[in-house]
Amino acid sequence: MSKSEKSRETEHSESRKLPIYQHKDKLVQAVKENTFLIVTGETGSGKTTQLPQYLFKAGLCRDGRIGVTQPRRVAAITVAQRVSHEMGVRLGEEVGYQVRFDDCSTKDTMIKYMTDGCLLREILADPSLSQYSIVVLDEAHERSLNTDVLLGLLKKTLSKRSRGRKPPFKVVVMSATLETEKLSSFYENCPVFTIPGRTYPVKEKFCNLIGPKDKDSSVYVKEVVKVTLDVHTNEAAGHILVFLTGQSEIEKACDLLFDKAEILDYRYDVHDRTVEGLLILPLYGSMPTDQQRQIFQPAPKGVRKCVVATNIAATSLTIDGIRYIVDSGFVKQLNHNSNVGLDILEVVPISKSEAQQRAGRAGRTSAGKCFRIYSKDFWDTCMPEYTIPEIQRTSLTSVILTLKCLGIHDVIRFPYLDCPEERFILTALKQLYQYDAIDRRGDVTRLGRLMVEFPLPPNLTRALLKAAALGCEDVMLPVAAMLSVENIFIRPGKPEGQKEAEIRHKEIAACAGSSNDFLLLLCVFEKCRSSDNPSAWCKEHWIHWRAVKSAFSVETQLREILLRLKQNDFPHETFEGSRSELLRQCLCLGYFTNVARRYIGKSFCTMDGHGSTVLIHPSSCLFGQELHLDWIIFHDVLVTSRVYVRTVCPIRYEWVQDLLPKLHEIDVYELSSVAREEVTDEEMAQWEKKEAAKRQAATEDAAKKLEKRNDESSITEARARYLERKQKRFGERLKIHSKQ
DNA sequence: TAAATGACT
Repeated sequence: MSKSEKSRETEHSESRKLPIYQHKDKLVQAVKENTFLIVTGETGSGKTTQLPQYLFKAGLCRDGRIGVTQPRRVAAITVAQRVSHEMGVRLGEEVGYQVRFDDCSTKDTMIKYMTDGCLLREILADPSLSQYSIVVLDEAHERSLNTDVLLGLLKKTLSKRSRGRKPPFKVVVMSATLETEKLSSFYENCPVFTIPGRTYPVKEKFCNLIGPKDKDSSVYVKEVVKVTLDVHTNEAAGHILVFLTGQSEIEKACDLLFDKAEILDYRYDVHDRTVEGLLILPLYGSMPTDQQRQIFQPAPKGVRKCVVATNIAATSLTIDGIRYIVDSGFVKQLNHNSNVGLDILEVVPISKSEAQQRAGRAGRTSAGKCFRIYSKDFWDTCMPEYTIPEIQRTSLTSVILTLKCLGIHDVIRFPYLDCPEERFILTALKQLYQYDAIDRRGDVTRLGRLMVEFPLPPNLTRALLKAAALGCEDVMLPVAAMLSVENIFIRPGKPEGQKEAEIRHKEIAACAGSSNDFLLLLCVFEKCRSSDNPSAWCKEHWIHWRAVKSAFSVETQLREILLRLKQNDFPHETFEGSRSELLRQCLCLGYFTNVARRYIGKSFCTMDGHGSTVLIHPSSCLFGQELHLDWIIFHDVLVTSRVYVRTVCPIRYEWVQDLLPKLHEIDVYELSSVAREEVTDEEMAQWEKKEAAKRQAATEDAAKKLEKRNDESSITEARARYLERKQKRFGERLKIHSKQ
């Protein structure tokens, strides 16, 4: 027996020991008998790796492959590797995977692991998924935006196919134990198949240090540190995992932990940052990858690891030997606030189900303990049962465009497992209308069909398509790519580092003329790409090389898509002017919803109908030049002590003049009736007439308001200070709004 | 006048 055969043999017997193995025949039978099936089981039951193999061996994919979706790339890749090894086939043949930038599958691949986003794109190209006989949606309890869209699409579109065609099409949804009843009733009361898990008990304890009134992060960081040290001094061997919300908090906690442990007169070793056998390790997403890898290295004998992490440790990374959890009870969450039309990143209490998930991380290899710093009262009154799914919290513009392109007219009554609020859907429709992606009847336009091809948010796609029509995509492609990766500018935690980084960033900004943040991104992209040693260049300038590298891949992908689209009928326009002017005008088409005009002092007033007052964020290269600016567009908004706009570009009023009335022209409630039903020509004509009148009124109104603002510009300093205070309060209000 | 949860096409 060869070495590889031997290891396969061991693997095989290993997989027989998995809890799922004894249910093999019944499971295959259940899939055979049902169109929809819910499979539930704890981590460690083996469902992700084994179920697709059982179905394959039972011959269920003779007429089409099995597709298994995962919310994360690494999961899709590692599971595919494992399964191909267990089956003794080469990865990329019978068993393969596909994630963005990496397709390791062929047309003969029978079991294909993929990210949920990839399957969604496949549906756009082939709505009946004709190559598939079974789709398995894994980790459905995580409720990722894409999984939720797929849940509805598979119900609506593909249940038709299963009845009309042979061989029938099947859907298996795999989820942790929560919410299985809901899933079952969503899919025509289909059966639920339960597989027992293989986890160890976790003892949960409330430390009562945080009550319902404590929501300030400076409080809970201290308490977390206290509990962690208690665990370290009182509990038996085993590593500790601490959950906090972000980089600065984690760095603060690590420093405190280190200092306090030191005061307690423990041994002290600066190099390894080890205190009496406690190895303190921060962990968050923007950390360099090699530093992240350190966390997985075994600790020296007798040393206890203490990983202080963001939610990255809740699902994405698994650390061996964790026996203790310290849970702060908070998380950072991106919430869409449709009242003000903004996405706001905020710290909120986690849900009870998320707290249980965190606790579960202590029971992977042996029995564990979870220390919750908050009280039972906090648990009862502040923490919701379940986390609100992404589809109910984020901007839906891309999702709605996708549905429209799949021919789903009534996007309000689409079968959502959890329906988003109607006004969120209407906001999305309005935005799509403003971008000319849908027309007044709510039907997708030619432009909309071009837009859906790009893996970008609609505003960037719109700007990119304009640039492409003008033949200057070389300017916009890098900008779009740089804006769709994580922040590229490094800002260290320590003040000394911050100064150094700031100086370096200003140097680059000066090269780009310090006149436009979008142009600055283009400049970084080009400088880095033409450098002999890009990674060294980035290090020298405090730029995230990892982020720029992924921007390179994104740019290449976008360029390929554009090239493909340009082979067919593609719009063509002409323009003359400088590169910077070209870039700014194209951006106006994507960002005219984010236009602001200089208001009082250094503040700006948005033109979106809310008339919010905003300031330019200090990280912008235009910070400090406000008094020379008039009209600006901005990429995003940040709410902290004030309301800031980041990534800013000055524009001329003439460029948005014709676009601005669009912001007021359409009544979302009328769109709602358009969204629901087909409209006759007569109704349409009447509506158009009403709209025209409204448009006229809105334009006049806007002109009046502008005039008034011009007058106000000359008012006194005292009033300016009053308005500044008002702006501060507006920030507070945003926070309150979004909590409701 | 200063800030960055996590994933995905």
